[in-house]
Amino acid sequence: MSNIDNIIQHAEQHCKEHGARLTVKRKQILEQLIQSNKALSAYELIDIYNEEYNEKMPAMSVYRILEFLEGEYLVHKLNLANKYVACAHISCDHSHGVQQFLICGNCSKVKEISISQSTITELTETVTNSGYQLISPQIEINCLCNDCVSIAA
Amino acid sequence: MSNIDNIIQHAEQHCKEHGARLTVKRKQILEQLIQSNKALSAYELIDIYNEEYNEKMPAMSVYRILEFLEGEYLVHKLNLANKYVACAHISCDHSHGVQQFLICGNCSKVKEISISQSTITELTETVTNSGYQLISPQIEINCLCNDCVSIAA
DNA sequence: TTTTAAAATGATATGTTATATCATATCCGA
DNA sequence: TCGGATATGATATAACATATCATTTTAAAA
Repeated sequence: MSNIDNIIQHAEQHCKEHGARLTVKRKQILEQLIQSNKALSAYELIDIYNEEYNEKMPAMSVYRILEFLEGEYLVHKLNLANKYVACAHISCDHSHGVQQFLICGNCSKVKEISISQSTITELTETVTNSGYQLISPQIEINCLCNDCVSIAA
Repeated sequence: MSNIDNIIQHAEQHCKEHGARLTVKRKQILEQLIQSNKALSAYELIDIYNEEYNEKMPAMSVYRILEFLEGEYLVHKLNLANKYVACAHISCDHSHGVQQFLICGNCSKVKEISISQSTITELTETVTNSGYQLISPQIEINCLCNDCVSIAA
């Protein structure tokens, strides 16, 4: 079984466990995101989907499907880039505490990283001391991946 | 002299020093941003401007003006919110090393904070070890300000 | 198995953010 | 005051996103 099939199977299992429906379209969109291996805008996703399945997916549908997938923690929205990326931890025990994303500003490759607990704690304290409350501690950082740095150099 | 006038004077001085032109429109837009005391979208800024000066500022002009002000470090673009905020340090010695912003998701109030050098260093190392390069270490965090938390509660 | 209500998707319109491009106006040094 | 550089205006359109109502599909009750 391919790695992608394996991930999809985990996603199906994950949804089944609490009665969420991973419908055909939702699965197809998730597959496209996993296969692309980078962050895609909703409209890029539509183009890829339409090309692959020779259809005309309405923008509204993709946004709804992305919203569903986000709710299931299978996809993350990257607000910095206005793009969407498959969760890197669908197949493993994913606890989804604090997420940090490095986004390549050139090729949209995304890495989901972990920042040490001490850093998170310090950040949270700084925020609290500044009179704010963290809502979602999702941190997104605009970077260049090493590949794109090499090409630019 | 009002505090705003004082800030504007610093901005003029700052531009003068390296031959940048803080024209009337640019100054007016900067003033509006400072007065509002929060992050505004380009179109919100246009509405406020048009109301104040009874004009019809084209969107294109505002975007160009914002681009100029960003280049002068007088305004920051908050990519998470697609909004623009006046730099909090126009009047002081502002070195503009690393910037961190807390953005209230409800009222758009923004606080420019400082994270300790050790945290920044650790973050930079984590990024480098992950195969990415930090471009601009501007960090933006979606929060709620305490005022909005109180109201919601 | 048929009915029915909920959930998902489609279709259409429109709102919001941003940029491309060419024309016109303003500024400032030669 | 001429002429090029800089700034702004006007118009069109791209890119991202949501509101709303219609239709289809699903799954469970009757």
